[in-house]
Amino acid sequence: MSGIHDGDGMKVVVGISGGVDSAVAALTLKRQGHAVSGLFMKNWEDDDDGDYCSTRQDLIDAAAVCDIIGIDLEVVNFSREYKERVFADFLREYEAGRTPNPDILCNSEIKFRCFLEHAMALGAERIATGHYAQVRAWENDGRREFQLLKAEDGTKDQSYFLYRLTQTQLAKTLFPLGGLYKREVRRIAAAAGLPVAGKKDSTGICFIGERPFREFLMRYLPTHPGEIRSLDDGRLLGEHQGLMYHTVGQRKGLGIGGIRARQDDTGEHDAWYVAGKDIAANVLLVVQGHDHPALLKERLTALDLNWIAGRTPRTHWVYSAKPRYRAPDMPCEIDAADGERAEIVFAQPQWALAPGQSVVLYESRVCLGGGIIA
RNA sequence: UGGGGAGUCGCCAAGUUGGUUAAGGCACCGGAUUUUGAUUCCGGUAUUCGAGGGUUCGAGUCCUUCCUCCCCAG
Repeated sequence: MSGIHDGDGMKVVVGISGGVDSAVAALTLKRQGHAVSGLFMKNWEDDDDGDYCSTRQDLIDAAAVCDIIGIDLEVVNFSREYKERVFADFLREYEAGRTPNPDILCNSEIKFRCFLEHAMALGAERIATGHYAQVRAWENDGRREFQLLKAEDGTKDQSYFLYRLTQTQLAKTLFPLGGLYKREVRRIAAAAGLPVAGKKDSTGICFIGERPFREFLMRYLPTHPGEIRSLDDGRLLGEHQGLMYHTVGQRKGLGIGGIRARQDDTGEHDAWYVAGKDIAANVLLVVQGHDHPALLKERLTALDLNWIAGRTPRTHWVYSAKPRYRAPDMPCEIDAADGERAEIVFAQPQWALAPGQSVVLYESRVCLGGGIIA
C-alpha cells in the first residue's frame, strides 16, 4: 500500500455494482478497518423491462454482497445526470460520425463526480471503486500531488478509462484492487463466501449493458442510407444504413463479399474494412485487407485534453500511449501541444485510429492523461 | 433470329480422363476475448450443383430437351 491513507478508520463509500470487483474492494476496505458503506447506482432506465436489463439481478447481488460483508447499501439514481452528461455526448459524437467511449465520460462525470459529491455530502472522506488502477500521492516541490498509476495486474489495468480524472477527484479516491491480480480477487471473494465470486465480468456500456449495438443506436439515431465506396478507386461497393453505425477499422456489418480485387482474382478474398467517412457526401470509405496502408497512421491530433497533473507533458520526450483500450503501450512523443490540442507521433504506425476514441499517455506506470482523437 | 460461351451456397470460386460424406475466400450466424465502439480468435453454414428427362453399379462431371445470361454477327 502506498502512503495515501491518512490513517485507518476513514469513512469510505464504495460503489457497489453487483460484480466481484466492487465486492472485494468493499471487503478489503472493511478489513483494513475503514468505516465502509456501499452505494449502488442505477443510471439507466430507458429499458427496464427489456431483455437486456441486468440491473435487477445486479442489485440483488449487490445487496447479498453487502449483507455478507456487513455494510449498509444505499441505492441512488443518477439517470438524469447520466443522460445529460454522458449519453447526450455519446449521441452527439456518433451523430457527427465519430466513435466515442462513453465509459470514460461516465467515470469523470458520474462515478467520480455525481457519486463523489453524493458521498461527500454523506460525510465520507473517500470514495472507492473496484477499478484496477492505483493512486499515489507524492510531494512535488512541497505540494502534494496525486498520480494515477496502472494496476499491478497489467492484463486488467483500467487506468485508460480513468484518464479524465483530476487532482481533486483523485485526492478523494481509493482503488483497493490496484495491487491485486484478478485471480486473487476471485479467490478472496470465494474465500469470503461472496456469491458473486464466479460471476462473469460485465461488458458493454457501463450501466447500459451488453446488447446488439447497432440496434441500440438505431433507437436513438435513425438510419441514413448512403453509398459504400472503395477508398482506392471509388468503386461503388454497397450501401450503408448510416455512417454512425460504423467505426474506422470495422469489418463486420459491411455486407461486402465476393467482389473482385483484381483481374487475376482467384476467388480468395480479403475482408473489407472501414477506412474513413466522407461526412458531407454521406459515403463510407472502405479498403480491402487488414493490412491496407490506409489503415496505418503514425500521427494523430488529440483534442479535449486532460492532463492529470494539471500541466502539459513535455514535447519530444519518449512516452507511451494507447490509442484504444487494450492496445499495448506504443512508444510515442508529443510533437506539439497547447491547451487545445496535442500532436502525437508514434514510433510505429498504428492500426485504424478511430476519431472519437481516446488516446492515453503513460510514462512508465504513470498515466499522464490524454485526449480524444480528432 | 443465326454463330460461340456460360450457368456450383447471398457474392466470388475450385471441382482431375464420371467413383466414398461437393475445396477455399468474402458475407452472414453463433461462441470466446472485452467494463466503449472496433479488432482478433474459434466454430457453423449447399443431401445439392439453372430445370426436366436419360445413360450408368455410380454423374456437378456423359447424352438430351427446356429456361436464363453474356459475346460476335445483325
